[in-house]
Amino acid sequence: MTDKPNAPNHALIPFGQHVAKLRKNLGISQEELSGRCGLDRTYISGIERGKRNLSLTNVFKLAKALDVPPKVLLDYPEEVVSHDN
Amino acid sequence: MTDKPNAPNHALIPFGQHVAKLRKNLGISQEELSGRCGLDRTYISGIERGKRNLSLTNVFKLAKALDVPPKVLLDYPEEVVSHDN
DNA sequence: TTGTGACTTTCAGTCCGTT
DNA sequence: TAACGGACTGAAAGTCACA
Repeated sequence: MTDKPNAPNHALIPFGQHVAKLRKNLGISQEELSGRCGLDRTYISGIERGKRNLSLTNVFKLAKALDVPPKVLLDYPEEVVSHDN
Repeated sequence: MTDKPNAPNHALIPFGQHVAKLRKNLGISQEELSGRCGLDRTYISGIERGKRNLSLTNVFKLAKALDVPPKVLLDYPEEVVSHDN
């Protein structure tokens, strides 16, 4: 980890946003997703906010729970989408 | 981690094989790849053999070093390719 | 329904080496 | 050139109480 120690890694934020989007597409809550992939609800929350640098196996679990192939989880524009403007 | 504790995660093996393939496509050694992404030589070796459960940020580093978008690193057939038959 | 800080345990990741 | 092992440090995993 050569990145800033205290800051959440910038690369994790768009990933988390993408996860949140896929989850909402399914119309399920973080808790429902949590149940589906066996990861803690608060852990899911951390992922969606880009606070967690999850490992590959958890990416796979998440992909399965979201019913998409793993590569779809990494298939999003590189830029961070702020709120609107 | 609900997986078997001692066994290397089966899902990591095809991933590692894919990494090795992409690396060889570039015609570079593990050590050269190591230098490009800043990860240890022995760690790269472990990844390619499916022994390592790397984190997302390292997936990104690897993708950059291999000069492919991150999603390509997860874009391979789900089945493990044994040797031939 | 989700965000958050704090916490302990487990393992990611590095560095030394040998085969 | 790569597989593999041991020992070590810091970060991810996983959970909790509470806002």
